[in-house]
Amino acid sequence: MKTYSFKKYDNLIYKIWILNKYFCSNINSNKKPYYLLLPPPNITGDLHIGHILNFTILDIYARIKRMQGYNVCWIPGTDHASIATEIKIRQLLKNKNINYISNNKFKLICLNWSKRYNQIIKDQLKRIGCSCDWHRFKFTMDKNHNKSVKKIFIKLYKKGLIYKSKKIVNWDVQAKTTISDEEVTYKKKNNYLYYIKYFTLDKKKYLTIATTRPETIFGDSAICINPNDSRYKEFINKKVVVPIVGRVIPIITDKLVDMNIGSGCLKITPAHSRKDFDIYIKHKDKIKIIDVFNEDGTLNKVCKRYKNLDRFLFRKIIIKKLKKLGYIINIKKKISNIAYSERTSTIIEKKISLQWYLKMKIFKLKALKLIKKINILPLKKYSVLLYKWINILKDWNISRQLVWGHRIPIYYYKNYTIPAYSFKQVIKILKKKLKILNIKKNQIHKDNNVLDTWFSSWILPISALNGININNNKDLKYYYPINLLVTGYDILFFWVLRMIMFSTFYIKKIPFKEIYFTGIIRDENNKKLSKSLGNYKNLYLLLNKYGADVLRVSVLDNNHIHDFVINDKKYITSRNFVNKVWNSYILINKIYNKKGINNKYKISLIIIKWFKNILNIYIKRINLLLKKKNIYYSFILIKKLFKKEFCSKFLEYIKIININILIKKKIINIYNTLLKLLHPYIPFITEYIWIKLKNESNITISIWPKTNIINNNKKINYTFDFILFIRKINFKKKNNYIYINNKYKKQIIKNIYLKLLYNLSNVKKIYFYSKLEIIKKEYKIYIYKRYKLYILYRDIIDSLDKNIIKNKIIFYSKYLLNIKKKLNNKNFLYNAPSNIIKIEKKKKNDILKKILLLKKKYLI
RNA sequence: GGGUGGUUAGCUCAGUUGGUUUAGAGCGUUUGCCCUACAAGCAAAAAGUCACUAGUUCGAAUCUAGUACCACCCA
Repeated sequence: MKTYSFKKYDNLIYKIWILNKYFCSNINSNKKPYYLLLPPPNITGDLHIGHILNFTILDIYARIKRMQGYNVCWIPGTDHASIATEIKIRQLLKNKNINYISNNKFKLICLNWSKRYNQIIKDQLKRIGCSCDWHRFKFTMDKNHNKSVKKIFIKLYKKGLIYKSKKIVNWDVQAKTTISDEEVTYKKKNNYLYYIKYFTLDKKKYLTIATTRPETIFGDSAICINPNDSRYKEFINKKVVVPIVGRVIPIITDKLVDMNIGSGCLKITPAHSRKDFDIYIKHKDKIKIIDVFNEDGTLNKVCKRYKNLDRFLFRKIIIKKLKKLGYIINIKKKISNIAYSERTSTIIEKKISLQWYLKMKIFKLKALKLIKKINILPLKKYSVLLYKWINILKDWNISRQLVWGHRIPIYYYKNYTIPAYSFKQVIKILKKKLKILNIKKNQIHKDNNVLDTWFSSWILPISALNGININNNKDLKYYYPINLLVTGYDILFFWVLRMIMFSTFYIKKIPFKEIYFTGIIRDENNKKLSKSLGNYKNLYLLLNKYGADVLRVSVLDNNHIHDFVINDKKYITSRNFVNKVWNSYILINKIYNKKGINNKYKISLIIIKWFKNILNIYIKRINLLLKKKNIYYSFILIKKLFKKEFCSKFLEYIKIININILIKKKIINIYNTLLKLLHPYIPFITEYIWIKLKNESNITISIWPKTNIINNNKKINYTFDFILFIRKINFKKKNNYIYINNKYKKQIIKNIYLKLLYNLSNVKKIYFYSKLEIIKKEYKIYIYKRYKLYILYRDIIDSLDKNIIKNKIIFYSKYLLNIKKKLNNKNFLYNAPSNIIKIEKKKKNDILKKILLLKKKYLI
């Protein structure tokens, strides 16, 4: 068969691994632990190619470390993704015309959804070959995890670190919940700045207010000017009337107002702007807070006859009306940044709202103390970013007005606020601690909010080992912390930073020793692959078309330090590579089944020695790169080793030689070493070949190759050099002759394996001549070392165009000029190291020769 | 508005403390090969003022500054 049929075998191979429990990890004090955590994908949908990158890198390390004898424990899991999932499911219901649904029913739908997608994601992870310990699978809405979340909340609440407060929040009018600052994206849009007159009580004078948000006019509760603004001094402490609304509001002063923006007069709507709210805090006695919007972004009853109108529709109406009544002085175009919800893509409303907050100060301090211990890779900028983020952290709004998620474990009874795990516990607390006896059950209310998703995922490194429910348990002691975390930089703030804060706060340990940030895979329009955009191909489709190994190669074959684009071309070249691996097996198999011959195996031994030497050099370099977490280059190197060295040279050489059983074994050994090197990157095909070759057990638990230095054979190198030289001669046909002076015969026979030369180049035979007269005009001369090779003109293609030659001459002449400049510079000769000067001199000579040759050619 | 990264062959990108790289790879193009592992292959060729300008240096694709364009992140 010409291709590896992944459809047939991938599944089977994974089953073998699972049946043998290779990926299961238990405490074993004889082995060093290697703890990995799969960044839990959201259950909002299938995985896509963007996930594959991180998971493949993790899998590579899991497999290598396993092969190096570590006790690898890779815990997989999924995230319930509170808001993302809720929005997704509500949208689906809406599409089915279901507009109202009870919370309990909705929860049930989410639960079923999560079951379904947990299954799909698990299956997909297995299909791409992730060597996770499936017994330890964690879903962030599992009972155990929920218990851990509650425990942490209650603990922090009792410590006084969690509080409830009214602040300005980002309000998503579609999802009807707050969202964090990090879930807000800004887009530059054309906008208008409206200049509106606000008259004084006597209607004689007016102030001009510039605003981009006239629809909040019902919420106006003051006008604010900068105290240093001389234009409006006479207005200070006076009052104006809000047009149309008719409300009388004070004019106040505050330095927060920028004199250069608009007219310098700011209308204050403290319920709908963070800046206005900050001003309100300072002038509480003079200003009221007036909220004008409903939860869905329509106007509320404050706006009287306009209530339930959409906010942007009302903007049009109010502008029309203000124009009609002559209140509008000017309308200017302005490009402004509009805040959008990353989740629903609707325009964010700033809104005052009562929410739960977590005090971050202590977390910051603890994190900053220990963060230095974490090795942050591969770019320096990420550690700079981490520090920066930590420092600007504000108190964390942890409550969300959603149904799907971890409910806040707070209960209310009359004036009491009670943190508790359950209803039963509340009653217990009321009875025992507070001595309240006649409790009516319907008087106890549970807090309506759920927790921000990240409040559940920031404890994951510890709770995945069940280290929160059981304090300081054995697993935690043995495995913790995570050895290597691999994740995209896009969740640096959301997840990575918070895990560090939690772990350093809770158990005074860093959560991971090393973190490796990858770039993000983008589509051809430079957009991040995301479930909401739907700009990616279905993973099952790709898996069925190409197989797991090919997909893994496709994502690995990019410098993933930065963002990169993946397209169909990549899949095809990757497929070609995997196919090459497969075909190497077929050839090896053929060689193995060939009848062995006893004589003449000296040359094969030399080739094997030569290749082993190359192999060792590569292994050394690969191991170094892997240690440095330089995954991309390690893969490039392995690819090069396999394709250029092993297939193009070693196999080409070995297949034309007669070999005996001893050599066969050596070849298989070499091949096995190569398979081992390839295995972490392309696990399925290598395992299949390993089994096919009747190796013991499985490659997954074989031992990672070690290096040992072998002395090289000079003759073989000489031969290969010579072959490479010959190959560069552009012969017309296959069988050609080369003529060399007889006086070099002995040397050539001594230094070069002619049989190899004949087989690997287009040369059929070298003739040694003794008389010079056979050399005439019809021969072209090539010079290799000190030998002159004569080849008949009629046998070669001299394709060089005169123009090309001319260009080359120009190019090299320029180059020569530069070198001459250098060599004529006394300072250079004085300062530069002697070896550099030697090289420059050699360069000069080489280029001179080249130019001469080219000039000769040009004249012909 | 602030920050970060990028600009190298037709395309996608490497280029690791400035000189051992006479600027590389893959894809594409052109040429020659179906020699039974692989045409999803093999061998070779052509193709680049390293965005621009100045500076540092004996020496710059590499370091510094500025400019232009592109991208991303943040307010």
